[in-house]
Amino acid sequence: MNMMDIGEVAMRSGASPSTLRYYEEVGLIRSVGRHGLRRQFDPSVLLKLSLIELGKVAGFSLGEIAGMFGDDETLNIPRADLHAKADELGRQITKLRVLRDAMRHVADCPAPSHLQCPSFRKLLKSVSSRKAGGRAGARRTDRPPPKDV
Amino acid sequence: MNMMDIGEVAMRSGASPSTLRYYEEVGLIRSVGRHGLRRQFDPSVLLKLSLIELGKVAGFSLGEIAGMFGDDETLNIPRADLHAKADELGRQITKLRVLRDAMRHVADCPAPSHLQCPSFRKLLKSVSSRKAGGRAGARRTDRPPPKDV
DNA sequence: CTACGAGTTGAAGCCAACTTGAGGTCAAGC
DNA sequence: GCTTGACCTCAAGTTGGCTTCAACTCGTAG
Repeated sequence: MNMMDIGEVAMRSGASPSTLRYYEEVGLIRSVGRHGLRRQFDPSVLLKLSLIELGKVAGFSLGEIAGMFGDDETLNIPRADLHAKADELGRQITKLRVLRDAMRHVADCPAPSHLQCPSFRKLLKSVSSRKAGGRAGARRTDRPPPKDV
Repeated sequence: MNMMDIGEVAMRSGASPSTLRYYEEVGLIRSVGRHGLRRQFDPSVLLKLSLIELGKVAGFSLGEIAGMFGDDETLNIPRADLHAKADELGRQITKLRVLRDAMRHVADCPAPSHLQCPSFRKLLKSVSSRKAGGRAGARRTDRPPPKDV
């Protein structure tokens, strides 16, 4: 009694049926048969979907996530990649913290206009110098956002 | 001697001419005339572009940023909105920190497969429960990423 | 005067990750 | 046997923030 049809998988995983079909189309998951037309899934797909969701949250693209599942069914994330991602995340976190603190400061700053606030001006300058300067560190990934978790 | 043509604005701001045209099209910036066909900009546009960049980095959409410039030319970010954004940023930061730490733990975890790592399983569970549970806090914004700064 | 190059326009394309829509199919319940 | 409703397929649409394209127009240097 183990096959689940797509509706049940959708309900239990929180992903919509269209998403599940999409994931199958791009090779992220596999259905193991049909009941009439309906895709049937092995319950293990739920774990896989959790892993996928986790990967998305961590900022991996679906393509990258797909690469983490080996040819066999087992999970296979190179530890070095994990560390790299964690480091990247750490850098991102630092930047966001700076930004957050600056925003708070500006919000509380008594200067009549934000433009008069020294902190705000400093922030502005740092932003524009990063762009105009075109330093080596300026990545251009435009990867989708770490979703709200 | 103050009008700058689009090429100069592009160079000084780091935004491409097409971006500048796009920004004008959507009403974010204004050109103040033409020299032949070429748009001419007031130098104040450079400050405005810095502000726009800052807004993007902070995670505001172009539409939201547009709303921050009053009918006059002055900047006008409600302090409450700033606080709200800062808070949101703070929550995001917290989540990312949890994620980062978990990733690091997993990367260093001696369990033969990640799936055996208790920390990993916990992380998985937290992700999937957030989805299936459909709590009130679960936003669905899919806003573009806070860019790399 | 003529070539050049930096601009112009409007429309179309791009990216990821899905969602939507039209028209069709099937198993189960009455 | 017939309805129902959940599924199917395939193609196209959505979102945001641009970029690219083709065909064109100017001001300026030579």
